[in-house]
Amino acid sequence: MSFNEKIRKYVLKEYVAEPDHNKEKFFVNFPYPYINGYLHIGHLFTALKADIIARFMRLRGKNVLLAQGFHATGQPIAAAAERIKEGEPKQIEMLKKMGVKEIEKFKDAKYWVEFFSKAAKEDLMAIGYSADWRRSFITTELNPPYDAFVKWQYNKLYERGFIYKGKHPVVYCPKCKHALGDHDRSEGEGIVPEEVSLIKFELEPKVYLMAMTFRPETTWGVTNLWINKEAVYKVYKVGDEKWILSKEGVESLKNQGIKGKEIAKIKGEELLEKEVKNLINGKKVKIYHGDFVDISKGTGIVMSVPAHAPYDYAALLDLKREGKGQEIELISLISLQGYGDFPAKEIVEKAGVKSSKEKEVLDALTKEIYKKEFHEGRLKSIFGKELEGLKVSEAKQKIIDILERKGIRVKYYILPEKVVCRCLTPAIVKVLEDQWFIKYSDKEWKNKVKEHIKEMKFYPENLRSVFLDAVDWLGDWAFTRDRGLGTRFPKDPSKLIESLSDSTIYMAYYTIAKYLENAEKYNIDVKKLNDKFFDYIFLGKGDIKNIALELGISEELLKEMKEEFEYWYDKGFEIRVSGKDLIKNHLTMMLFHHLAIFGKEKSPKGIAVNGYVMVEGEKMSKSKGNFYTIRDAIERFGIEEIRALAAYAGDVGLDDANYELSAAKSITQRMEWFAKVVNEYYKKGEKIREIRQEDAWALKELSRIVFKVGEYYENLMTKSAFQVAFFEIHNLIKRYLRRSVGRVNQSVMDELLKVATILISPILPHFAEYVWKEVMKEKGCVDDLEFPEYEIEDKSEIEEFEEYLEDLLKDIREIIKIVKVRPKKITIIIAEPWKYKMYELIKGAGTRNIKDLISLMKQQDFFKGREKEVIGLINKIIKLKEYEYLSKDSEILKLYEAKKYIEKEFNANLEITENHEKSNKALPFKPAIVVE
RNA sequence: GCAGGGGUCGCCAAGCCUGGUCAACGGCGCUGGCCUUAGGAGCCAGUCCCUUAGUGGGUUCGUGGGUUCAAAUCCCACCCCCUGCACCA
Repeated sequence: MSFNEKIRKYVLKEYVAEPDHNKEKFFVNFPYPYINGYLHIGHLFTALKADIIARFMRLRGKNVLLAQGFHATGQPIAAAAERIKEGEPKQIEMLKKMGVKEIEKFKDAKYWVEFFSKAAKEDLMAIGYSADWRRSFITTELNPPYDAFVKWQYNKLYERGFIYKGKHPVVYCPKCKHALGDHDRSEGEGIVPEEVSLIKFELEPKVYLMAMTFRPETTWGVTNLWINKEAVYKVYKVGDEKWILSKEGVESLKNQGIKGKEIAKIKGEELLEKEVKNLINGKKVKIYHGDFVDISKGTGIVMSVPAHAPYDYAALLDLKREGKGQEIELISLISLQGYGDFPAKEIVEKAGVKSSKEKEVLDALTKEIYKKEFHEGRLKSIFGKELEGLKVSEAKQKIIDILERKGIRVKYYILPEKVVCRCLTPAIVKVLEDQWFIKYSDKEWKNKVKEHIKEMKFYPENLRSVFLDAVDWLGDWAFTRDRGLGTRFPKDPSKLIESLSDSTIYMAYYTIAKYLENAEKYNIDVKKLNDKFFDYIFLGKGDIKNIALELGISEELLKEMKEEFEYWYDKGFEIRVSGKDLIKNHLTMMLFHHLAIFGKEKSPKGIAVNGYVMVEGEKMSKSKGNFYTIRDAIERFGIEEIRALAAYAGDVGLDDANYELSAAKSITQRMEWFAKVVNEYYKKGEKIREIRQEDAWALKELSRIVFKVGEYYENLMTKSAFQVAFFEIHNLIKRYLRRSVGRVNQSVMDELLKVATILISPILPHFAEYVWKEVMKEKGCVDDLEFPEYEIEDKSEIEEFEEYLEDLLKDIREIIKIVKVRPKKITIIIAEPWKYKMYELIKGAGTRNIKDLISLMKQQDFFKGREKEVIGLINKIIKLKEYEYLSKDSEILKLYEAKKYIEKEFNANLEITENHEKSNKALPFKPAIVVE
């Protein structure tokens, strides 16, 4: 049986969490993973942060609640099931690769959820995730009590005025008739609708040409309009106004919810050289043809601002060449350092562009000028006092407001790049009319969240400011969807609550999931669960008698549930551990919702965040071959190895973590080594009464390690904890073994081994359990022990001497290297007393100034007769290590005690002397060394 | 573009907040020695450059400046990389 199989047998106990008022509670959780496949080692990395602190806190005597649900809300599972139904080969292949049989069953989304939630639970159990599994659950309508819980939450938010209905632009497939997420697209990933402006130019009263622009500020500098004379324009009647724009433009307006009627067509030609009025300043400008006007984009009507737009200036050159547009004069709007009044003119001339047909150059110039003017340009006086001097970037919103107030501007969305649906239909922008929002923009709400953040604990601390930023940044959230799995929004049951929005306060659900997820056992009819129930449990509202009667749940049970919630959720949960990708959405939303529903008293106490997970320095991906599910990883590396690698992959924090799979082997070897040492030495050392230098030192080192490891665990710094609780402590044990030269002090060694076992148990619980029971033959579980506590003593002679000894050994090795012989005899020559006197004097002198030190030495008895030597030594002694407690006497005494050790290290005889021909080389606490 | 994070001795990676004890923890890899029939494992030592019967010197922590007696660590500028930007869980 391999070592791994041996320790794997040590199945750990079941971790049930029950309220216990004699113990302090500790509630830690990890976001429920989305279960459209097996969990992978990225999930594991974060999950183990939770498991490790849970285990640590148990050792610290806390009553720990760790529970785990699974997430099925949203589209991926529903869409995947749909694709299986359609027989899509890719999707079927994916399932096959996962080793799944009975593909047929996966036509049903429900089966996906059942199958993978079960698998996820198995995997977490296998890896030793110490959750109370009675509290596990899945989301969506598939789980009625959870469904009722989410509905309750949204009713509360609605009642409290945090929900409203509004419009929302989305990328949309006109054929499939739904919004396109990234996964629904065959082209144009990451593209979102961009808001631009349509500016009205008056042809006749109530008849307008609708020019599209990215730069509304240039409205002030329009010299003419460009249209395409070949194109056919439409007249779209909106209210009592008639808007002239391209056919495509009209289509877009319809999709964007601007209702009207197409009443006529106009050929581009017919508009040529007509005059329109610029409504911002009353100026009349003419309409001209521009070759570059692309009818398929925008409205087919473009404002001409030749002073600031390279295209417009180039087109103006074309126009003038034809003898037209002589009346046009450039209007300067923006001052830009390094340019004159007309940046576009300058840059076009400099580039040698002669015509608007030179598309590529003009595109580049446009981009350049736009960028510069937007960020550095300042508005000139033409904009009036209110705006003058502002940067364009600062003024943009104000300008939009002014234009809207005057009724000149219409909000319009475009796609900055082409987006194509999976069905190969080009996407459009659609403004959804009946979209529900959560009002995260609410100032008062934001402030409450920010106040709370100031009092929370963050792991690591620098997250606090990140969260404060996130709260400021978060805007209103469209939380309803038409497709997928989830809970229906009670106020509009045709809509589903999307996945981030149904995950905000479910940690509270864990506290009573024990009952609701085992309803038969408690005789609860989950279909009857309603808002009154949750109001009572979570908010203490309502009349318990009536509720008991209505739901058919006994008053006692209701009280018990409520108490359980109150116990675990007292002052909120202690820690939620998550990946950093959830900071700006899920975690921040979680805080908002807690403050809104439960209030400050029951809002989260702590948040821990970790970075992205890499494997062997690369992003984990199936195509790179470094993708491991938890079950693969267990098979391949072993349970404890993969736990160790996960813990060692990184500390909590924003830095990315990295699995170093190549280290797995050495972890196995270390575990085997440790088991071997325990077997050899545990309770088998020599019973030595006195505490020798090496014993005292080892114990001091041990207490230092215990302290550090405790700190690390407490702060979820699993990497650092593992390094110390595994590698460092092993090195200590190794050194102690050598240092004590065959005379191991049993009480010391037993302590070292026992503590090492306990310290590593949160990370390697199976291994610790194996060592404890099987190798040490101890009773009980490691879990039930206490995390050791030591008094931290100040530094003393003990450590100083060990440092000294290590330096000495290093120096001896150095000499041996130089001499290139195998030494038979090593002589250590201690410096003469007067040198020690010098050392003490210099140490206490409070100065390092050579002149001062020389005059100090001149006053000493020993100075006479060795003047040169003393002065020469000052420089050397200054550079020596400063020992605070070590004295010459104890140096010699302890050296004699360590004689055997040194002799063994070098396999040579050792002599310690104060009289030797080479004693001139000896320095205080840095003896001369002679090897022969 | 905006926001956040980061660039450390072959690789991974500590340290930077709270300047000195930092040539810079630790792991991996590599080299040599011990052990072993051999390999593996284990153990020990080494792993920026130079020098040495002596325990020393030099040059390093993206680049360039600055502050300081003293900087990987503080300040400024620049270069490069990664991530998020909302309907995606």
